[in-house]
Amino acid sequence: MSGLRARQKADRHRRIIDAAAALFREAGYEGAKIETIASQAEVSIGTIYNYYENKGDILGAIVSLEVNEVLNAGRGVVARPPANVGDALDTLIGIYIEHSLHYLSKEMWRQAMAISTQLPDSPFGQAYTALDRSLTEQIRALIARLQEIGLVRQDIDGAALGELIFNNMNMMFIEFVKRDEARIPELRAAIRRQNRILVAAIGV
Amino acid sequence: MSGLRARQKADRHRRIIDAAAALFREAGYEGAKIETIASQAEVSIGTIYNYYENKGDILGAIVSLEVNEVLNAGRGVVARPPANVGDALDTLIGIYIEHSLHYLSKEMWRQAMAISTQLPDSPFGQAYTALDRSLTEQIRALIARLQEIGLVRQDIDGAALGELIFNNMNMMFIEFVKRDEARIPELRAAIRRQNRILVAAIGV
DNA sequence: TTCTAAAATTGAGTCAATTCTGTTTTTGTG
DNA sequence: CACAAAAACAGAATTGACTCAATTTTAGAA
Repeated sequence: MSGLRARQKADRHRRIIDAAAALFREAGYEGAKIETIASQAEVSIGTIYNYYENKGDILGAIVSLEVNEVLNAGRGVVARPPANVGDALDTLIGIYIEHSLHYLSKEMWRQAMAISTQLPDSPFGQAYTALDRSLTEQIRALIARLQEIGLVRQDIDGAALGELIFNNMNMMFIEFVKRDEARIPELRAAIRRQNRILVAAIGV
Repeated sequence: MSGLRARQKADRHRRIIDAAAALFREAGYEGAKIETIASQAEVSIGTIYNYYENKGDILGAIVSLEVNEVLNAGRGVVARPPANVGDALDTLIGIYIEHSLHYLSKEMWRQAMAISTQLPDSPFGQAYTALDRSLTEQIRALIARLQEIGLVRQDIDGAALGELIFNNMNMMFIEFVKRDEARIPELRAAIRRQNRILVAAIGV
């Protein structure tokens, strides 16, 4: 159909997200009042709550956009990984990390992470968990690819290894967004150092 | 010294923590109103905010008690670890996990974790990060001990390895508290499976 | 075109954390 | 034993996320 109603709906969704994204960046998540988002988006407070269950869900929609972009960028690495286990991991993780602050500030990440553990059953909580799983899957896929190529031993438990690498990276990223003064190069170096132990263990 | 004022202060701290701990368990963190905590503790709302910066800090004080107990229990394992790398790690991690739900419900953990990423600079945020660091340190200490005994290769980067193991465990624990139906034995088994990769890599 | 049910919108009202401003209590000094 | 300054307390007022009952808009059948 794509009737008037559907078009208006899509349009309002976009207006709300645009207004919220701008405000979150400007004033921070806490600083952005729903009332202000509503007036910027030219809808009422009630309408916002008709579209999103709560303030966190609005942030969630923005986070999803970002992570999906990152997942997309990662596909290229999985398809054609560098011919060296350490570099392959570093390249994929590098893509995740370098993209991470493109649309989202550290404060927005902190809030998003907090909400996803606070309300794991809310729409956003579930979506966030699913995104984490997708990232884990992608790391697993990279390992499987490296096993195919013959760079990683066949007898390695790829599923467990993928989780281990993702979990470590994710935790490091959490600590990274918690400290405003933390810098990306140091984060990447620390993760490389940790992965070196694994790389030594799994290479042919 | 130890004047009236100091004694009253300590007493009020205790009353507030006791009241809050009981209420958090009973009604959940969200369900516990500051007003109720105040009346249970026989102080006013204002006094609570004189003692704690916000509701999260009250929970934080309770979490600290719990984690310090866990750290204490862990010391025994570090001092006399099982004579096998896999078992040693499993025993230490087992202590952490088995203790974890003693005083705190999953919901309380979720809130505590959320607050610590949301407000990393609040008193509790900093305390929580310090507790994580202490746990990481303890795992590192175990590894160092195993290196001494000769169960772990000397050329292993113990610092990086400790972080890797802690980060993975912590992330698994986060996912565990996010799902009410998740069970401790499965959690431990999953972590063992992940650590197996490492154990194979670092044993002599 | 008209009419009705369903869907969407609205914003004043509710609720609970946090703040703020006086008041009371404690301490130490003359 | 006063008394003044400092510390702690009290609870009313503020604030901002979220709810809900009333109103408006759309879809589509007659």
